[in-house]
Amino acid sequence: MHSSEDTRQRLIETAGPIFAEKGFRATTVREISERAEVNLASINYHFGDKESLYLATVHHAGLTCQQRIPLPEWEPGTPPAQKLHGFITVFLNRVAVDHEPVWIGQLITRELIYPTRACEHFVREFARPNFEMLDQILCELLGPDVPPTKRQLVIFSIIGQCLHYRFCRPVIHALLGPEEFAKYNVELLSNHITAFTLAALATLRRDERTIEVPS
Amino acid sequence: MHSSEDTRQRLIETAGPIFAEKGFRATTVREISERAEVNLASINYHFGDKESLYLATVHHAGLTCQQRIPLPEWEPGTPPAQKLHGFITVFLNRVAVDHEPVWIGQLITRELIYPTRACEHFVREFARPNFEMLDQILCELLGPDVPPTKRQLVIFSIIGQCLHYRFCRPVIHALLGPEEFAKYNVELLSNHITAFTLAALATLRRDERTIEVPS
DNA sequence: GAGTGTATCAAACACTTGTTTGAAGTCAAC
DNA sequence: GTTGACTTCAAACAAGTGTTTGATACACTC
Repeated sequence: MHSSEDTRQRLIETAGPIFAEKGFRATTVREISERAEVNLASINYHFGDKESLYLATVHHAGLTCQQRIPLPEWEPGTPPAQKLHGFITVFLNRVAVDHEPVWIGQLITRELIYPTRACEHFVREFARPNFEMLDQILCELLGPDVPPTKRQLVIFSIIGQCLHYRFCRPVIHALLGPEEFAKYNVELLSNHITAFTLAALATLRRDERTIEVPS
Repeated sequence: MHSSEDTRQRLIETAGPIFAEKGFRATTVREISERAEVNLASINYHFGDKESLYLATVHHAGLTCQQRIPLPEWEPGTPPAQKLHGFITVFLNRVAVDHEPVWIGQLITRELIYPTRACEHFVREFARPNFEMLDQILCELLGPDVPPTKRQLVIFSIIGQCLHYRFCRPVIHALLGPEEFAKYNVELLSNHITAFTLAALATLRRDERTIEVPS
């Protein structure tokens, strides 16, 4: 007889990759219990039902993600451009590229696109902190005069660029071919997205000023 | 007795929204046949099996999308910045926002993220033409000296910004609240993404030149 | 060592799934 | 009117689904 916690943990870590690959619906409790080498009834015994196991798995994914790749903390006085680069690198590592364990990023993005009942918890614990950290960085970059609506659009432009390499990974692979695709590591993408964004902000900030203080 | 083509068409148009909302696996042939008001066996009779109906639905979605919102054609001499704005507007209308009929964009993006056997056809007929049109516009915008790898990254930055409003729609809604979210129409998004991209390209082009022709 | 709470196990259960079947209906051609 | 090809229909089928059950095995307490 094993401890209850052992079996729970083994079920979660076995179910994670399967849920991430196939989604909740297409995953069967039989496959999970066989791969975890536990009895079929264990899932219901320890979690109640399949959905509760799924929610526990998503929760575990979020926690593990934040532990393994924490949001950076900066010394006071760190230039905001450097902060932006740090944030984008962390974000790409977290969800956009295949960081070990692979399934965590996959499961999180699955929840992003087709939210289940885990959604509220997810926005609160995951999306919102990222959103606000980016907003803070943009405040420093753009100054206080830029309206919040504009900052929001810029935030989504940044996140959108990062997530694209997760969502459309199969299509990108098909478009570029395997050898070109292999070059796309975190560093390359992070440098590009940071440079692209900073370049855009530089021009936007200049335009913003010319609008506010016309010639 | 109805004509064979009538029933086929009705099945496709009924199945489309359901597949788009729930995905292939979670959609049942019983729901489709009931909503289409045809007999349960009709799906197998007319399409062979459920998967063939799905493939036909995806195919129909792609065709409808290209017919209703065709890629723009421009007079010779049209400034590339204007082309870029036109392209982004079309792309947002096609997949990113809820253009009627809603399910077409949803189904297409579903296929983008979790490609099924319809994927190859999809890249060839849909993704590749968009990719090459954007590449052409960027050639005009950036000049011939910018390496293809750089153009690819810019393309993905543009597409990523657009698709984000489709993929992360629920999260964006949760982050902003309904009243702020309601402001996000195609025009606003298209203007922002175009301005953001052109601003970035302006700076990148300048840097590219300074690197190539140092002081 | 009997008793107790807990975890595991094989088997069965109730239900849903996609698919098949054979009869019945429908329309056009002859 | 009969034939024949095509379509629809209700019913059944076989396989797979999540869940429940009652028995069994284990570790610990008294």
